Amino acid sequence: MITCLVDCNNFYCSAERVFDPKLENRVLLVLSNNDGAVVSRSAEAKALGIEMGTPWFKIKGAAKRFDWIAKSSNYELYGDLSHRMHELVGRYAASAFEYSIDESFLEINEKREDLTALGREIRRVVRRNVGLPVSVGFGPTRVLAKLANHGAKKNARLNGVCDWTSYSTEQQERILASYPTSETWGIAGRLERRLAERNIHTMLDLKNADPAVIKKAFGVVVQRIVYELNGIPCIEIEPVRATKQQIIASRMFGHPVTDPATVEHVLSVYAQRATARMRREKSVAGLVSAFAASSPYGDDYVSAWGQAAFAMPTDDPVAIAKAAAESLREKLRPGVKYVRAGVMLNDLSAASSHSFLPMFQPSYDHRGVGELLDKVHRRHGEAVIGLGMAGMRLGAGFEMRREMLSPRATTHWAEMATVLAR
DNA sequence: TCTGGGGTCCTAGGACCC
DNA sequence: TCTGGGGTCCTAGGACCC
Repeated sequence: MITCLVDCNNFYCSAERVFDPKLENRVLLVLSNNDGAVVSRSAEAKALGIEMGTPWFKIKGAAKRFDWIAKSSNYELYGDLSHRMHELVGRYAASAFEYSIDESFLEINEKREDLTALGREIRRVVRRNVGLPVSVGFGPTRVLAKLANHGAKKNARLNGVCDWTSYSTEQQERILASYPTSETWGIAGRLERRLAERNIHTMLDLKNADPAVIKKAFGVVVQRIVYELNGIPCIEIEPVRATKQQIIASRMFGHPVTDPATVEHVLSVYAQRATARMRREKSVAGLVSAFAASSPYGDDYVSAWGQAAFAMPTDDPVAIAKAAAESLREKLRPGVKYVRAGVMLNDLSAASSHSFLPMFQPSYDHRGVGELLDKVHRRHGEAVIGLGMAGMRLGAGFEMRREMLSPRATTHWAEMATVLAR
């Protein structure tokens, strides 16, 4: 089998352009929640050297001066376009694996003659039907397909498609020797530094390293990467997991919070959000954890962490919200400037796998509260009802700042794109 | 004033069992 | 002198990905 990686170029930026052609050929940035930092850059923005993760406040002035365009992240739009893209490319393979919001791994039959032609076809079809530009890489393993995809993006002559297997051994080695280890999928800064101590600097060095020595020094994860670089597949294509193993709801606040009661209220809201997501997956949690922390950029970094286990796994928002808030109650210190908090649901399992004897069923009188909340939220939105005095609403300073939000053109009738004929 | 959020997998070490 | 050994489960922390 040959592995094929289809990856959308600058996904969030490209998604913004689908319904707004004015954004073509412009320096375009998409910002994280609260318009905090840059999370996607158009090719024009990359060419200017604007880095991923740059805080928006640092470049806001320049953006205005030079007429760059920034957009708040519109996850509803991205999610819907992503779904369409995955569905479409999945038709080209016997098995497809959605690796992330903008990447699909496809397993292609080796006998297929012209992989490059297939890649071009996928590109053309996604562009025409969904409006997104994708790059396509083919290789005998996932790591090499990833590298081929990278090449397809960087090298304009390839027209967005690169087939690793079409190169001679000499060509392959020359390419591998030109990349640092950190360009390898699965190797980042820390491992790069540790590899360098052993005189392993390029992807070719890594390919030629002794797998047994690598396993001893870096563990099985890096050993697998060595094998993959040598064309031996050992990172499995897993079936899409039906349900998540962990659900996290967490946010930076717009401004520091020094009052523990406010942090507790925020935790209650995050717990309700996490629970709602878990209920959609029909899972139950055995463990809830909560954390709150001050800014990691300040000198006096403080964090608090607590958790609570349930006697029986639950999806009851009342029990979960209560447990999340209580697990931190003693640990929050007045006066600390908290800028971030979160709730994690762990130890998840399918709700249907637990059938409780009546005596073990929750005895509280809020059985059915979860269903009721789900129903109301579906019909009238999240903000209208929730637990506790302020329900699901957070105070003015907590509402997400999204000042440059585009329309949700594919999921809301009222925000559909309009075309004017002249 | 302002710096993302949501995930996965692996490993080491301790507790415990027989 | 010499003091079992192998297995499982759990958890915290590390590293990485997009």
